[in-house]
Amino acid sequence: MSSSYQPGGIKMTLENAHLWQSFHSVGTEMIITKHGRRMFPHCGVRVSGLQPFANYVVMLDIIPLDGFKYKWKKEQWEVAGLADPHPPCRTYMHPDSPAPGRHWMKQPVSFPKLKLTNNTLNQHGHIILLSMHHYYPRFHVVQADNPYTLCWGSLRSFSFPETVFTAVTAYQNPKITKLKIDHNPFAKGFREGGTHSHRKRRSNKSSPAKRPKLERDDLSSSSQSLQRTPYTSQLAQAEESWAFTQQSLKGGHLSPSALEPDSTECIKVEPPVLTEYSSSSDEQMVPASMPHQPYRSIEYVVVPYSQSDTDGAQTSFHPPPDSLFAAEPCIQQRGYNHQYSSTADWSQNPVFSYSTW
DNA sequence: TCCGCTGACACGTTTGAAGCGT
DNA sequence: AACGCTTCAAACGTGTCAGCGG
Repeated sequence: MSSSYQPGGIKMTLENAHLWQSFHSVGTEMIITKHGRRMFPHCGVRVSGLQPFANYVVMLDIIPLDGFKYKWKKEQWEVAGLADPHPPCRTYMHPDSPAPGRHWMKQPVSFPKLKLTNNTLNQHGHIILLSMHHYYPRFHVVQADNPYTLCWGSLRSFSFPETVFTAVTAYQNPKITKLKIDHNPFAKGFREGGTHSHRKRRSNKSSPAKRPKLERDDLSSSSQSLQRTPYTSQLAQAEESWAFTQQSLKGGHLSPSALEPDSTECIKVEPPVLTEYSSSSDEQMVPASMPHQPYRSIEYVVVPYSQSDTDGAQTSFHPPPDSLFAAEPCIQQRGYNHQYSSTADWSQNPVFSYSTW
């Protein structure tokens, strides 16, 4: 109902959250290749709170989690130094965009064809990532009749802690390989006999043995027995970043105490740019080509949410450099909600620095 | 020597055109 | 002629592996 519509009422929930959590409990890895590799699990969300007859554009970008690169050593990820300079960040627009709100709300919005690459010269619109770096996807919804007349003031951004992943050119953690083989239909050929040497390389073709599809729900049971290999991070911030995501898993959401800076046994959390900006601007801007800003650790303020927020999620925000904004934490179910108000806000975030529409 | 990256490979899934029947 | 179903091959997507290079 447009009469009851409120810009801040837009909500997103993560699709395939069980699957994401299963991978996250082990330490999600995503393969990146020169020609582009799809994500698995792929990104998908359910959207609500849109105006049914207003047009929206839904987009996704992938943001560095922290300022470090990592290496896989002794069954765990360790910090290997400062992050390499990030290539131009690209924003991937959902192919249905623009579409009316009722279209986005009637079914999950997924990005199965999104591909990741490490080829900075890629011309196919794939999202460019660096191997051995941590990332997380960010979803955006903005009211617009077409991609060039976006109503920036209405833009909302969401991210989900369990979608944090490590970009790799080859799998490091065999647990991830097993999970993917078990649940990705395209990897069925590797299911039998483990992940290694169950078939002869360059052997003659044998008759295909078809197997029944695995149900997605099968993963829930297997995930319970999987424990994520802990970090032995040498740098506190890297631990914090991971602790942030881990904490979200324990109860399915972030707890206020976990984010309380002064609490004993507190995990000092540095959420990955999980911010909300208030919006008072309705000016329209055209996406500008700007160089990607390497991830910076920006001071932020943890805002205790009100008692009325019953879903237990935590929203924190950090101010833009000019501190010219005031924000009310807006809790999204199991997600984080961002809203931008100005070009300056945009410049602090890689969204639209290079778009792939 | 170590470790990350690349391309070839084998195999399963998906897609769409072609053929056929109603 | 239109529609629906089946078949089949090509395209696509996957993880593994060996080799390369920094």
